[in-house]
Amino acid sequence: MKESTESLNFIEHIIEEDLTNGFPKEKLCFRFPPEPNGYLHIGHAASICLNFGLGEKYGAPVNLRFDDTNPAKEEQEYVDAIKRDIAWLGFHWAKECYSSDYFQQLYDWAVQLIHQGKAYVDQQSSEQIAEQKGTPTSPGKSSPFRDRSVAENLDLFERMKNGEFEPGTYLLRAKIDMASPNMHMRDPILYRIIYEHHHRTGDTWKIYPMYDWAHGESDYVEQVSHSICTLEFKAHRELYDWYLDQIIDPSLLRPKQREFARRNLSFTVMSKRKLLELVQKNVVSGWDDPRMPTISGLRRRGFTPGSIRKFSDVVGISKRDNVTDVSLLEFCVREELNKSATRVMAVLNPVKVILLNYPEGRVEQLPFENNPEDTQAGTHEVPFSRELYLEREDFREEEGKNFFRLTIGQEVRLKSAYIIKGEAVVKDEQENILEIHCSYDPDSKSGSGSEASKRKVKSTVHWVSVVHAIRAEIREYDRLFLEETPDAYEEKNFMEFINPQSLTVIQEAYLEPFLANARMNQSYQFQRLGYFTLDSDSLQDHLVFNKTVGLKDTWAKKVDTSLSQAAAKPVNQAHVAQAGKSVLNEIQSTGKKLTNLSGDKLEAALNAIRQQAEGITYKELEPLFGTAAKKVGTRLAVLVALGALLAKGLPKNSSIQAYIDSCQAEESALLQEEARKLA
RNA sequence: UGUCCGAUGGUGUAACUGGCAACACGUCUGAUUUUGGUUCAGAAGAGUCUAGGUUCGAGCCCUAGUCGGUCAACCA
Repeated sequence: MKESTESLNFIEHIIEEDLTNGFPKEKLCFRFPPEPNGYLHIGHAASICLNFGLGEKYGAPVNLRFDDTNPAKEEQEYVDAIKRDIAWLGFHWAKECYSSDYFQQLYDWAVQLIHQGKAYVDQQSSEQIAEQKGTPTSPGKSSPFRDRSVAENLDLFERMKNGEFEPGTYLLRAKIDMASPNMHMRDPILYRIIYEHHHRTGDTWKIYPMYDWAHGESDYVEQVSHSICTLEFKAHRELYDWYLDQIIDPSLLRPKQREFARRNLSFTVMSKRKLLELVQKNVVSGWDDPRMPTISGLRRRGFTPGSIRKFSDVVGISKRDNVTDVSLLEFCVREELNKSATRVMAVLNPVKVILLNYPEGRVEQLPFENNPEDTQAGTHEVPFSRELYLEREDFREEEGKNFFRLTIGQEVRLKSAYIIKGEAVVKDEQENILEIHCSYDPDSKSGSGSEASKRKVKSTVHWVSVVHAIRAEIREYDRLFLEETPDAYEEKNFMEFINPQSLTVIQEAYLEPFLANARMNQSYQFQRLGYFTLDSDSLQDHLVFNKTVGLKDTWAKKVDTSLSQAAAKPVNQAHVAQAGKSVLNEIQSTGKKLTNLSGDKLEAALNAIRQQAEGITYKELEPLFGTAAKKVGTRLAVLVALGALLAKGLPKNSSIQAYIDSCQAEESALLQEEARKLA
């Protein structure tokens, strides 16, 4: 009953409707049907979470079915990888099925189709067939072999099966409608001859069913109630239903195909073909490279099953094109790891600090909280001594207004240890800092309860004792592409957008000794840096850690924006790329966002509008003078465009003056200002 | 020129039979904090692609447009 108040996605609405129309709940059945020709990626995760999620919600079985109808592309290796990935995500399939399990049944049904005069053997070349097929706007023509006798078809088909013909010479086609507006209905191919070893059926078959013929019928054999696939199969639905009509027993369940939009992630690509290209051209080290959007890549990078499921959940599904921001995925993994990751200290970019007043040779074992989010997590010991490594960025010689960290004269707390103060810097001839000399306050020990220990300092930094530090290789990852949608450009190949700096390797980072016992598949929060996990490349004496994701870093953001103002990207770039959109629409849509911008981005947007105004006439612009007063952004855009036209010599008429006046009377300061310039 | 699908804050999704446009991320404040993390409190940001129509009332229904995507593999 609670369900009725939850918001449902459109697939759930369809199911609920079927249920209220009398479909028995116990007959609900779903399936996830990958082709074993590559590794699963985050896009597949959407489908997996959808189907298995539906199974969990309705208590219905979900089959894992390998769509293995093309032996030229499929391999056992992929079958194994797919099973491992789904299991890792935490889902359990009811039955493990293969389309190839139904090859005999499919063949028998095909023979039945021939008997009914609904299928025929064609023997033209693929070029001839393609030509006869017509185009979406013009009807196709019939094959000269379309009206063979049943007997002849039967004989030919049998001989195709027996391997009497070479690949490419004969085909079995369904006889439907060469003039159908739906290209898929123009006598689609049922069977082709392939001489390849199949990973399960070996060499027993010489003919293989096409996707459309195998898929719906497989759903039917398994009695799948709702066959959910991506939108590009929408046009196949008519054929899916036609094939079902030919063989269905009305006393059995009739599967129903429904489609949802494929998920895209920003700054990556999602097609198997493109991911394969990245692997083959050695842009990445393999399918499980931590930069890949594959499940295995994400796993190796340190993402958890829970974070991926949460992501799928929170993104949801619909039927419109989408590009989900990776920051949402990152949020999901941070949220989980914050609760579960053990806190440790590691210094990635070290600078040596010497505590002048700390006794030489002395070592203290200090307790370090494993996880402040979990009071049960306990502590582990961290060795402290006279010489320490600190992060180079945590020190500046001179104080800055917003720089809270160590400087000469400014105190910081060493996490779980003492408060120290910068005293002097030792440099080489090139002015490089070799070491920092500090003094420590012996009374300020963490947890000692002393007055000094309670003293407030601006910042707390992480550290590692030099003599106790263990060394490790650290791999940090950035987005694989520099462009949000690398494959959205017709005139450019996605490979052009590859980020040459997507991998940063730190050969020698310094870790607290506790990490010598780090375990695989365990996440650690390197204090103040981010979440890290052991990579499979690790050896006994050479640890390798992958950075899963950084901590949210408002400090870095501050530094970044003040530093790289000039790099501000024109905000409307994506829209400019949308060819065909009129310039006026362009200005309007840029304008819509204006009120949401500030600083450089606003300036960039305004400039973009001024530039776009070159492409319009006053006649086009004038109707927009009537824009509602509340649409501040649009009014501003119109005003700016108008300004550009006036600058070019457009004479001011009364309606222009009226518009400027009305803008000056607006509440928006920005609008007033622009209007004043033109008044 | 066809076909089918789609269009809701910057992003991704909600909004039941037509009834106050909601949630999450992101952004910005402030508080807390031995992580510039977390947590907490708050804010800004959307006339729901456009123009008409029906209606007491439209994101939702109707009409016409605009824009985006799908469809012409012996792939799936």
